[in-house]
Amino acid sequence: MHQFDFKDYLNHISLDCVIFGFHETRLKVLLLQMKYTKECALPGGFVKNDETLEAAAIRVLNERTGLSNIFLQQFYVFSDPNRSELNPATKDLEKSGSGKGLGWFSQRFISVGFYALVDYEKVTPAPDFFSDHCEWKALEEIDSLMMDHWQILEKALETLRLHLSYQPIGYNLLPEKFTMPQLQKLYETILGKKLDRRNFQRKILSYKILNKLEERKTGGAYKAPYLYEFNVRNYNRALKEGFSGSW
Amino acid sequence: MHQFDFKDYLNHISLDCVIFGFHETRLKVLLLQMKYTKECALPGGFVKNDETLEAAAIRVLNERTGLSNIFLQQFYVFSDPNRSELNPATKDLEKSGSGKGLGWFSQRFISVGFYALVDYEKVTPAPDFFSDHCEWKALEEIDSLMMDHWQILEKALETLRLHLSYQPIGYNLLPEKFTMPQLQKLYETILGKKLDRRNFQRKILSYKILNKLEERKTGGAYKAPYLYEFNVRNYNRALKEGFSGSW
DNA sequence: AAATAATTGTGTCAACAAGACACAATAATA
DNA sequence: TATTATTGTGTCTTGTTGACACAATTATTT
Repeated sequence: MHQFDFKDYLNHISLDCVIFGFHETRLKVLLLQMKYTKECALPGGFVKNDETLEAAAIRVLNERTGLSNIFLQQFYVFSDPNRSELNPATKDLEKSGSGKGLGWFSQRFISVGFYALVDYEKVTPAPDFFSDHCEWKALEEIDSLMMDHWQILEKALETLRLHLSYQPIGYNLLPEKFTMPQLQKLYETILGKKLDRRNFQRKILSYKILNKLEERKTGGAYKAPYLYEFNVRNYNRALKEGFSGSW
Repeated sequence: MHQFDFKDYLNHISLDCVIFGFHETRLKVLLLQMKYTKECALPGGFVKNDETLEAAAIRVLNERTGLSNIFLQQFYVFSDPNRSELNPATKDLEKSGSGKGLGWFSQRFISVGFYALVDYEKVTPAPDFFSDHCEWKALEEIDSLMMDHWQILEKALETLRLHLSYQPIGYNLLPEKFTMPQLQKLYETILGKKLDRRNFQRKILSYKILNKLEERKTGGAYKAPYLYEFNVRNYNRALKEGFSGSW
């Protein structure tokens, strides 16, 4: 974004990323805080003349998190003609003196929403040109988002919940090795409801996407739970073929 | 499309519609045949400066089918930078003499895919500016489509199958009154596999989205099947809330 | 060292859903 | 009137989901 040249980017098209992480039993989202208006925003970006949407999303994801190889998925296109009207980026540009590009940023944008699932621990949040902070926020902590970003976030969450019922989730969202309770809490957090421990285990194991490891995960004031890892081969097959059941 | 003025439309953004109809136990798609190259294409269009994507899609749908009030749903965005390269519309423009707008049509387009479900009988197919035919084709009859339209069609079908497992389908795709075997054949056609008659009936009835009517549907050389209609109230509720099971 | 607190590992039973399957009834046609 | 095609309907089996309890283990407290 440093050497941003409008001519390198397509007009009217943007993308916004809902980056989900999981930390301390809470689902978090990576948010930016705008420099001048101090509003919160989803990380977003634009599409270069010679780039797919996905490549642009990967680029944005990489800039904000430091990660490559991120699981991401487009989920909806937001095209209300008035959605760009209140774009604080333009205010930021005004106040920053450098009025350059003001016209470009105040054009109408149709935005493609992506959601991404990342390992919270591995992310190094980095703000973009318009923002001075980039940080994780638990869903409950978010009070307001700029433009239609709240709507985008809700749609992302809805889609994620839906996907949960026909494909595996967790790889890229949990550390390499994890415990069954951890995985369960991830599911509970995404779904927003409690699940029975034994039934959850039975069901998730029936998918054959987990490898059980030797005990460990010592440290808690309780019986040491087994560690698991994803069986990448089966996991990817399940991603393609999908399950059927629902939670 | 007659008084098409580029200035009224957003650059770089297009949409393509996969319009599904159901006729004689086959799933059909409404296709255009290009005037000059004779290639087949999905109906598509562009987005006016002051229009949502959905409004643009409704406009296109209405122009091609004569229908308003169509069930439609965006399902994916196709953004390969090279996808527009072989756009036959430009060839059509060249050959038509009127080279006007050639530059505009040969720009890169990112296309949002919509699928629509319509009542086959109610459609009056109408070609657009670039095409000389607009007609239904059964999926098996389609041999080739221009650009990436085959990919778009496949993705639409995949999405439709997925949606089938968590929401009701059939309203807008069947006539007002229909028989259980008709509905079942619709499901079988979309899913591409046979279903057990009795189990299908049990399951679909359990959703409470059908009203059973008095006998009739005479005409076949066999026992007259009951007619059903959708219970619009419950149908719409189910659309929102979704089912869980799978077929 | 022993008791305590927290949390894990595991299995059964009941309720429900899904899959397999067969025969009587009826509308048109021969 | 018999035939043909197809509908309407119900049961049994099998698999899946949901509810539920107790013994084992780890760190912490006493």
